Amino acid sequence: MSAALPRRTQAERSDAMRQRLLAATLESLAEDGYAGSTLSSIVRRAGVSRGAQVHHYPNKQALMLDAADDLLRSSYRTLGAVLLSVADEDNRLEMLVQATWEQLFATPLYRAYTELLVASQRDAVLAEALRGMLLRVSKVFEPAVEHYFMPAPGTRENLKAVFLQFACLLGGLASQAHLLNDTAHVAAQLKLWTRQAKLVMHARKGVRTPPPRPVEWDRPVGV
Amino acid sequence: MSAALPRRTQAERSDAMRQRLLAATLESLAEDGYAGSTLSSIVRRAGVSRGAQVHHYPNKQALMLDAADDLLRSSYRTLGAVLLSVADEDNRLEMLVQATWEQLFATPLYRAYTELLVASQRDAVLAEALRGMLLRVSKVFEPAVEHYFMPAPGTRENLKAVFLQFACLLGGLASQAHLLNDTAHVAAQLKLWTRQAKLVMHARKGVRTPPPRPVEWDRPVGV
DNA sequence: ACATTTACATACAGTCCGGACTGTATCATA
DNA sequence: TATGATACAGTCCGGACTGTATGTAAATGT
Repeated sequence: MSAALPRRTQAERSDAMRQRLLAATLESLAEDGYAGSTLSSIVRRAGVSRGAQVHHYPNKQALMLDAADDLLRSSYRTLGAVLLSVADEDNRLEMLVQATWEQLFATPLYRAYTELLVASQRDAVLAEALRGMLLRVSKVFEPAVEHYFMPAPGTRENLKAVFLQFACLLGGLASQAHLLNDTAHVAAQLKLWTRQAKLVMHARKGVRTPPPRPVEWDRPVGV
Repeated sequence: MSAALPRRTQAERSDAMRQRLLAATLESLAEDGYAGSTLSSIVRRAGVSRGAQVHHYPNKQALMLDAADDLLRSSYRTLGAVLLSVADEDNRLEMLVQATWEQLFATPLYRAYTELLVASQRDAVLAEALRGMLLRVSKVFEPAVEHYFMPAPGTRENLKAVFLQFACLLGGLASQAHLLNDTAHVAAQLKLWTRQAKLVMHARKGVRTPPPRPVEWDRPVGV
């Protein structure tokens, strides 16, 4: 009720407001879809006024672009946590597969990403933004792959391609998961891919250090 | 202008009109997305009046459901043609992979499917319809798999699961293809999967007959 | 302390969508 | 050919959404 926080700097107010708007936007994307994520519904969900939104984001596209950036950045953090969590695991690949699915793809955040991805098919600006963000994610993920895994002896398979395959597989799986009434299919697919991947790659022994992590990621991007 | 076809039975008129509407709907889904596929735009694209649409489809959902049915039926026909085209090929798997990608997933029709799939996340009726249709497609595809391929000697991999993986992979690939400015990635992924699949399955020798094909498919579904 | 900028709030204008509603032409049938 | 059913055409209306314009409070700089 009363002014519990009477003194707040402008930057604090702006950041807090932007954060509420972005969180509400991603929630709305996951629940109501891209077209269903109307500005009115977003500000209602965020519990702020229409004017606040229009002050920070001049139009819908600007809000969506920032939400996409926030989404990718957040996903990157989750991915980093996942990668760290398998640092000294014995059955590293299984853990990585399972954790990636549970914490990255089988989440509302990925549903939001799907909405943005589909929308980007008709929004060149959004597509370009997603492209750049994915590029940055892969720039982090690929060294981590090399850090943790190596081609199986006698094989020359490209590990990055194998993990890109994994990403596509998980994406396709997540997109159709709501149609499968049997969740066992998903588990079976994860196991199947794990089995195949083990034919071409091995976990490096004794790796307990985290993979390289560029510090500039967590900085906001200038627009 | 003049009555070139002065005598048309009611059923003919209805079928022709419905066909124009469905074709326009699928085009619109692929080009403008689900939310962008407004009834006005669809009838404009089909070159028919608003009243014609409302006569045949009482509301938007009914039109979309019928369009989904038409889409799946059409995809089935394409799939059947693809399966036939690899009947007596030597490198059957490569051909199947390539043809499936080119004729099924890298098409506007699949983009339309993606739109319906995403929309079905928030439309239980549409989801149920898609579920049933996919079930019918798989009921045809799976015998074809068994008809053409067999597990590699010494392996006990589930071929249906491997092809389901293929479908998920292609789906994920198609969804993000517009973000990749390098089409070589797609080709590399197709080759990668082919290589992996060959580890667990072989093409049956001497199979020149087409796979079993249930006749009831091409019949319209009663609503 | 005061002017100025920033942050937020409210009201409004223009557009568009989906469904309903009414009217007209074509077909089926007896 | 008369009569009812079917196919199609055009229009209107309530609601919703986006962008804008204007007003107020809070924070900042001098």
